[in-house]
Amino acid sequence: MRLKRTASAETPESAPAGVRDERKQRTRKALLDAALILLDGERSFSSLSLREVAKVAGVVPAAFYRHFTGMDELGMSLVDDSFHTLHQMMRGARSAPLPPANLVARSVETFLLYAQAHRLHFQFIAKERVSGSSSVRLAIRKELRLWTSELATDLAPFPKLKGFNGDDLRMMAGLVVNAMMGATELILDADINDAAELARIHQLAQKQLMLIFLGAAQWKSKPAQ
Amino acid sequence: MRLKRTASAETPESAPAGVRDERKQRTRKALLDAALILLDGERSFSSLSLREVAKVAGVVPAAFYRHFTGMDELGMSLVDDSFHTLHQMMRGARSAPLPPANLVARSVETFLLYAQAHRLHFQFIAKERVSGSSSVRLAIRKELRLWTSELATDLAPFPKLKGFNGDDLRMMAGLVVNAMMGATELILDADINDAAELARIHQLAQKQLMLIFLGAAQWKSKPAQ
DNA sequence: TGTACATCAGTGAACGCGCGTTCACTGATGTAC
DNA sequence: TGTACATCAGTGAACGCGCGTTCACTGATGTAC
Repeated sequence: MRLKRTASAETPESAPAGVRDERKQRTRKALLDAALILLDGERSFSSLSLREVAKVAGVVPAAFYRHFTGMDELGMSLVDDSFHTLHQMMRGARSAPLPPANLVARSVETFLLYAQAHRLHFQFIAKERVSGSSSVRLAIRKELRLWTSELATDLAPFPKLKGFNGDDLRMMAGLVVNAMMGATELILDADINDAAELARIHQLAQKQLMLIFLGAAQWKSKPAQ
Repeated sequence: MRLKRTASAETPESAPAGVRDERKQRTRKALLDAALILLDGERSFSSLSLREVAKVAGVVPAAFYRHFTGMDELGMSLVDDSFHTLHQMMRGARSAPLPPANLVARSVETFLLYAQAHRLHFQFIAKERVSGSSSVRLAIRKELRLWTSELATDLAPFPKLKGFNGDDLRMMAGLVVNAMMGATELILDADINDAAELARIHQLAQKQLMLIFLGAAQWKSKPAQ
């Protein structure tokens, strides 16, 4: 048996990749995008059919199997892509930290604008977090826990949060994540052109986070743990 | 045309209702219960088929139409039933108020135990809140807004919350509702027999609410509004 | 470079299946008198 | 109370349809020499 391709062609970032591979990746992306587009509006992922997705991607149903074993595997890929997007944002925020003035309000603003810009991915996360198939749902929960932990780590150095032990920091981070996901759901449901409504939601989320941080400044973790 | 029945037979609480009506109500309930049972686990409402529901209810598919015009109408009925359950609890809590000591912690406990006891209804709300059909989703959002407003009204008299105007009280109530829904989702996903895990979630939710109330005691609404 | 062969993404037809909905029906229950 | 008729919840068969999956295939791209 001969080698399919040179070793380096396997890893796209290090080789010309070839016409065939490039086309294959394009079709794969068309399938993922098709699913996200069908999810926009009131559909849920579990109600999408493989044939629908293939049709919107402009490909025959059987071609789907060249890329995924079934809809569930496609769903897992969407989870990866969606959280890749989220982690990118977190990394960006960490490498170019905001000035401390209005830090909370500006962080909320940054996050919600990002959610609006990546509407389809965030919509997918919000929906499938609670109603997806077991594997997709568990993958999303795992990522959200990871995100909560990262947030807790980022919060730890703040002088006003000296009163927290590790467990309680994660408790607080969970509250923040819940509040942000809640605001994200409102944003995703709002009319995209209703600037006043969007501003109202941003303000609501900012106040909720400020309320949390106001409480946090008073918090004293039990010294025992 | 003759009258179908005596006038009083229309309203079940005031009349013997008749054998036929009673059986019809029993079948209707069997259909609603069948949907809730099928939803337990990883199914989502929009992935249920009318035939499946009819089968679990022990009835032929065509009989479904004697009770609902389609799955969406059945979904709306589930929304009504689920929130009826929730409002009952709120009314109970209001008529037999807890003593002020550990008020927050005890309220969380009461709520989460209620959610565990009405597992299927709360699961339905949690799932369809984000991923249901348009009408079901909007009905759930409306009920959650109503619940938030009621909670804001209940919170208003507390001396420590003097610093709040009406808008900010709803903002805080929204944060509380978000946190409770988050904890409910964890509870619904947890193994029902894992007492330690359930206790851990209860404790987490209690701390989150105490953090919110700690912040609330410091809050000053802008006097302008 | 040119040639002969291998690979494989995408095609198009076919399959059996469960779906929502319709229909004429049955027979127990309800009502008028 | 008894009878004759009306109502209507539930039945069972039928329909056309989109579903997931399989299969042998095609033809452009890739590889060996």
